[in-house]
Amino acid sequence: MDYQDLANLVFPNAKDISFYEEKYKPRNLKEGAIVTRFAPSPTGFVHLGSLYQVVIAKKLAKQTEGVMFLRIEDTDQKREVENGVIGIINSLKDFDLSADEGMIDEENEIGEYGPYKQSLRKDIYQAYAKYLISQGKAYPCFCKTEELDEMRQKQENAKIRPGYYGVWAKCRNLTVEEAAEKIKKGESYIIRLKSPGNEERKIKHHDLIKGNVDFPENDQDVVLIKGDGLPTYHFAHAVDDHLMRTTHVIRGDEWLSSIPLHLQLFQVLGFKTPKYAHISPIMKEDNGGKRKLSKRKDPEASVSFYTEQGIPKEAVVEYLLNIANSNFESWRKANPNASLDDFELKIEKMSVSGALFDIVKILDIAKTVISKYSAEQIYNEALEWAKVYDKHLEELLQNKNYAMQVFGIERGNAKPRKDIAKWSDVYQNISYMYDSEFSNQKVNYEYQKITDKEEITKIVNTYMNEYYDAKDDKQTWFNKIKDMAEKLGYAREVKEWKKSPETWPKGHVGDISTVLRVALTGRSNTPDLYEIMQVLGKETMQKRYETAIQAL
RNA sequence: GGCCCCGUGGUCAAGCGGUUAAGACAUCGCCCUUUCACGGCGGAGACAUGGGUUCGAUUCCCGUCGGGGUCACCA
Repeated sequence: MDYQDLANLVFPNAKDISFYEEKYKPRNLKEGAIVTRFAPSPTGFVHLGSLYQVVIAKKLAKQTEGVMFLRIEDTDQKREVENGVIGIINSLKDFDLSADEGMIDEENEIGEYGPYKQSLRKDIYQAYAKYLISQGKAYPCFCKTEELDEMRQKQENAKIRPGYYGVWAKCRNLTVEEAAEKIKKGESYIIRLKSPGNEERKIKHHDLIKGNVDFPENDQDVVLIKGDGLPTYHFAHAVDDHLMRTTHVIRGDEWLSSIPLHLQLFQVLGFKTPKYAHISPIMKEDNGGKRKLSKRKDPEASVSFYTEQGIPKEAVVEYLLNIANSNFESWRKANPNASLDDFELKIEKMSVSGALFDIVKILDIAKTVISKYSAEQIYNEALEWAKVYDKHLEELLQNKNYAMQVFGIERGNAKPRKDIAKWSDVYQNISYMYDSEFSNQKVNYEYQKITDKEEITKIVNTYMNEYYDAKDDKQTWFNKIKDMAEKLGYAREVKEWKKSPETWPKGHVGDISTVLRVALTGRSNTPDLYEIMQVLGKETMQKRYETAIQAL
């Protein structure tokens, strides 16, 4: 009996690997095209760090005319979550980062290199495992979990390196006959790699991000196929990324330390190794220290946070690009309106250390992004957001014409406002422009410098009766306010007043404007008063001024 | 604990043996301005630490300290 017999005994039905090598031909892409992937477990949850990887992966693929595919790594049934795949797909879609091939919903997929769901690739992994057994490079292991635990305990007590290797790898030295007999007896087993490595030797690895890194060789006889017949991550990675013709593996740097194993697996299987780029995680400040953004503790760790808050997807992507390549910012400054596709991402320029997540920065980017939107874009996006997260706002926005006027205030000019960072800010931002809201809000009129009730009444009435004219353009509108200021005994110009405040003890135009602004909107800080008056219209103005006076 | 990675202002970061050590966000002040926002100008603020190597180290080497990752039939 030889290795081949053993292999046949273990996987009697597995195909020869030549079948798969033939079936999944090298991709016909242009020279230098990058084939990469996003390979999450189907938990439905997409971490900001994963999105970061996707941004990089997708960008690299796109700019080299390559492919970015989505592979679902569901080899651990314990982690399975219902509708986990669709959750991931939708999250990618939310950020315009959908994969070029792979799963497109729970059941279906596109692309020639599938199945893209690992649980459906069982026979493929087994074929390669069988191949390794037949070569004497892998073997069945009959050790029980308890034995393994006991062994680890012993190793720990003796302060020696834990693991299944060297003399500790009991089943490694079983003869083919012994193994065959155990199998025939019905003993349960798993498949392990017969590692050719030696701890004393070093291997060199060049990582696209981390640079040159030396490791001791792997000498652990790691598990390839688990008791349930499914592969471990490591084995699946080697088989899948070979067969799917991945050129670049872009993943979190928690994988860096498995590089010796992965390289060994590729070597043992006779595969060409892909290039690796290990991305540093996005961290968070946690009393003085740094830690990875945590799914449990930090709401901002989940990408759904951004969609829920209504932070525009471009802002999130820009922020991520910003962390990835620091020259992004200067590129953006030079090309304020260019498409993100025009930015060339350089993987070598990525930072080796993990960045601390900065919500303030992302919000700043969001403000800038939104400030470039037209009123219509704002309307559309805010409405879309409101439809799912804020029914009340959705109702308010039903009158598109009016909403467009509101959003149009101080927009579209050279210095657009930057006061909306996320769609969840919108209500707060515009509610006073709606009578239905304004009349229900408890308004606290703060007139600032002018406090005398009669004076306030006088200013408001004089303005409405003698000066206001809806047909005025902005310049005449403001001139009239100045005229009125003068007539009422205030300084016409703030500058003049500043030069000699004693000449105008009552104050200046600004103080009058404040009265008109506060009485009208209930707020002391608003965008341009003229535009607000234009949008509100005379009738509403009259009504609001009356209530303001009554409230004195 | 073993192995591996990292360490420039509060944060993200340029820098590649000789620099007044960029820039962005945040912060402070001034200007612009009818308020706010925007914008403009300016300020404060950094090479973790100790040894080498060198004419010269933020930059190269070693140690220390600090942070992170990894050591599963999880990915």
